[in-house]
Amino acid sequence: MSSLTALRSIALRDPLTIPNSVLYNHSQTSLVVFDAYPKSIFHFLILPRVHEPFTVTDLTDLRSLLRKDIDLAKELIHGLKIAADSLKHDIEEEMVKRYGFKWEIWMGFHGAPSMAHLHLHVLSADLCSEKMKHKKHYNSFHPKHGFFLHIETVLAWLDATPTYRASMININQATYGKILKEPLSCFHCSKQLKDMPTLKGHLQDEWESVMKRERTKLERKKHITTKHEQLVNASSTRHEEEESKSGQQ
Amino acid sequence: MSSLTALRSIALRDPLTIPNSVLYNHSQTSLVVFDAYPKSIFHFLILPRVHEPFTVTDLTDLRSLLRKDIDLAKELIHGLKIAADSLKHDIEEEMVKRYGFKWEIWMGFHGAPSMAHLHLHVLSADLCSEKMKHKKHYNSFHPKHGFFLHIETVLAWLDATPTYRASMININQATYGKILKEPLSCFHCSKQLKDMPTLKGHLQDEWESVMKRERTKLERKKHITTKHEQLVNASSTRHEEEESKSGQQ
DNA sequence: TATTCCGATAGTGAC
DNA sequence: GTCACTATCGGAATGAG
Repeated sequence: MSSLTALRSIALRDPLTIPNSVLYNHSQTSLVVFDAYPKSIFHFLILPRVHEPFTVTDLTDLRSLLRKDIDLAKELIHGLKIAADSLKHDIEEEMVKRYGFKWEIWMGFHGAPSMAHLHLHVLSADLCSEKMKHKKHYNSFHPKHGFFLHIETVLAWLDATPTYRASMININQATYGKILKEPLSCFHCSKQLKDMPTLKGHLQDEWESVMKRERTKLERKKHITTKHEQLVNASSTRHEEEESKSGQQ
Repeated sequence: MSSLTALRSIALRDPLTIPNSVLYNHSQTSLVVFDAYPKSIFHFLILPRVHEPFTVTDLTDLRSLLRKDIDLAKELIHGLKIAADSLKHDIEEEMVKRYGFKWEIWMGFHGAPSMAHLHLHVLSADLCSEKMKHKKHYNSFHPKHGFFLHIETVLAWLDATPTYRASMININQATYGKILKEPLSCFHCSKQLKDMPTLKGHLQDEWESVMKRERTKLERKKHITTKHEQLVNASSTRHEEEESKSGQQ
């Protein structure tokens, strides 16, 4: 059972009393906080605020939420997704500011969270961070292992038949536990890595090659733009020449 | 298989070229060396020197020695025991010098040594040492677990029937491996200890209570001796008095 | 699957 | 079962009010 209460206590606080180092922004229905131990360059959590008809225990995790009422659950998760989409926009703006390009952003829940209070992870698809220390950290965010439940997947469950939904929501701890112990494989290229230091080195290499690729794209674009500008300029110069010629006529 | 060769190379060297920090003493047939990682206050190794009819590989371990010839093996091990008994005498002298009393000394072979070249461990029965770090270290010297083969036990095997001898000598690696993973239990009082730091603390306590007990014994002895001396003195004084009296007569 | 601390466990490499 | 180094694995405590 989830029992650690740091997120729950954040969710219960008056947002105005939460320091900016913790809270990114908030609405009537949700809080966006900086993950205290970011596992990617960008990593936030979106927490539902506690308000009727939900009690704080209804919001412990996906299972407790689904036990409440399916339609209310759908509405709440859709609300989180709206906040996440807005956050995604902000992150992309910051990506361009800092790096000159955007890259993928993942949104999802952990299949077996440790901390009480539903939290939607929103993080950039690089998994490059000092705080990424253990195999279980990495595997919990691997986009294809099944521990990280992409929000679209969860929304699909909510719209599926009750039987299918129940079977997916009730995947047990043991099943999730096994995923966390799977061998380390790169989420970019599926290469197997022998241990965390090796994996982290490899992820850094992959990330640097993404950057190089994007920078090359930018250069090409700039080059094309320049060519285009030259053409435009040349053409307008010709026009000017023609105009001046015609003016001389 | 034993394959590390530090001891083998020592056994093959001219003893006169081995530094005093390594070699304690030697004879025609054996070397006594300080264990480089002593697991007790006193800890030595006795190595057979390589001489006919043995080759260096005959002397790899008990099993290779026994494959050679049973009577030659007995002779060789008896030779090691003679060196060990002499060493024991030296250690006891040093115990008295340093601590004022003697305590038990163990002599034996490891059932599954890692290093090539037969080596008889001779060590004081305290197992108090900084170098005692791991469970396998401790269990390899526990006097009742069966990994530490007391020399008297081995000599008894040599005098037993060939079938019994073979069964004892051929106890396999897996069996010995299990012994090294047994729970930690104090060799003094059989108490189970949860981990190495706890065990080491307990062994230190046991060792300190041994010291206290022995010191108390010494005090009592000294006291008795003093009483005795007083009696002797008193008596001799009386004699002197009597003598002087008689002299005065 | 919150982190952190501690210790046990496992693999390697040494020459 | 040589050591030393690195990394993984495994349990326990943790905070807040």
